[in-house]
Amino acid sequence: MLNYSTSEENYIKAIFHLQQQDGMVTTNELAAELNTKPASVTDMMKKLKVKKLLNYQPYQGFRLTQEGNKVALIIIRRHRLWEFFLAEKLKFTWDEVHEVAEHLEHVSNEKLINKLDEFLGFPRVDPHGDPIPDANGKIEISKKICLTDLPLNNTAVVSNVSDQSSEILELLEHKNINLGTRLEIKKKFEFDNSLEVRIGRQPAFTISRQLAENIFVTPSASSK
Amino acid sequence: MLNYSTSEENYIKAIFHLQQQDGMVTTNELAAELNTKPASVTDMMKKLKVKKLLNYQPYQGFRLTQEGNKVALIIIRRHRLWEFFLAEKLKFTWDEVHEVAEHLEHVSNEKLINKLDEFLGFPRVDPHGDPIPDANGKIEISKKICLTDLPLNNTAVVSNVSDQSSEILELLEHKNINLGTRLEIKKKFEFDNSLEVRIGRQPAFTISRQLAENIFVTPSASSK
DNA sequence: AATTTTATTTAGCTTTATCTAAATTTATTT
DNA sequence: AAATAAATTTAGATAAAGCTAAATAAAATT
Repeated sequence: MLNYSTSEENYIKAIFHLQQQDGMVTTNELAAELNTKPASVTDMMKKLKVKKLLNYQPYQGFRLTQEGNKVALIIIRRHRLWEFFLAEKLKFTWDEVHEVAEHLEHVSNEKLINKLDEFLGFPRVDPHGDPIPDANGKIEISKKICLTDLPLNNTAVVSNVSDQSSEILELLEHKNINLGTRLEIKKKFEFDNSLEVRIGRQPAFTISRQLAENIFVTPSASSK
Repeated sequence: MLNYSTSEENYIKAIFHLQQQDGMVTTNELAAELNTKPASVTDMMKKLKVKKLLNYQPYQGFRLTQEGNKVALIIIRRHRLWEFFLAEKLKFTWDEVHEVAEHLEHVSNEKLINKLDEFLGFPRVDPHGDPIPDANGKIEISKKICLTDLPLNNTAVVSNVSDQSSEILELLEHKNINLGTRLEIKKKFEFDNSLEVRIGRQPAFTISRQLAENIFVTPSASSK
């Protein structure tokens, strides 16, 4: 049924991610994202248009069709389920899972993915806190905000970390911040935009602006 | 380190299997095995020779070099570990695992495979009873014989089934024969070469020549 | 030993996914 | 509104992996 080449799948996924932010995606943008040349992008855009995955008029940028979005969500589902498997079952660290999942995601077998999903207990989010689409491609969108935008004294749960380097992982582990950690901001310092953060009843500590910008949280329902 | 295309890997694996029986592998043989044309085989043989995976002189047939064998065993290791995973963890049936593993085996990441091995508890054989090479490519060779060659009244353990169709699986399940089942032959019928088989103390039953030819067993150490 | 058959290889073409360099369109400045 | 700059597309090449048809080598027969 669903049968696209690895290359096509990578383009589809990249367009999906870029259009979340920009709406319309441009040739140069996509070329940069995929470490390829604009000419190669144009070629592929023609192919994907023929396959009706893409709305594309020359020089006008592009975005996925309904069908294209569906395909993208299936690929993202595969990717995130494998990431979860690698972290949870094979004990890969957070920063290692992405690269391996980049390869596993292209194994296209619906039964495999659905059985994997079941085996893993139908997880809702991957190890980075990104939501995993279900078998129908439905994805939970939780209202996440950047930690820098969380109002003082409102608790929130860490739901996502955008940077995926081992450096940030090391720092977060040291500060004992994980996905699911509930925290609140006690003070914001104007001088360097660092934040005074508290987890539960533990003593508060400081984190840099740089780190805070990479942490996304879901504010608690009872925001006063 | 190890980085071959999916196509190259499929050729290497096929040559490895064919040379187990024939010693020297021929162009037509390999073409038939891979559902491809002899001309395509010749092309690939030249490539693999340049990469020093193959001993090959035009018109003389070919076999893998030391290095080629090593690569083949790594691919077979991946394949059989994934098969084990699919059967054991995802509850795929016996006849379904091969096809899916054909794709997963090409994801080349040493750490992934070694962690998978560990997660699975370092299994020695795949769901068909074929031995799984260890991380160094070492493979256990047990002296297997065809059930038709097992002497009367000697017990043996079912270690391999060569056919992998769902039809044979259905039949074996019905007769309650699995990998690891210990059985013995009580009688051989000349007329149709059917066999009277007994499992433990249960009443004996008959299996056809056709079925027996696809069952391989390891004779028990204490063969009198 | 010559001929026929079979197996293998070579030559040339196709498709997919790249690329570079040139051409063209759109956007930005003056 | 030209002119320049930037973005995009087209044209033409390349490499991988396959194919068909023709050529050649090896094996089998007469």
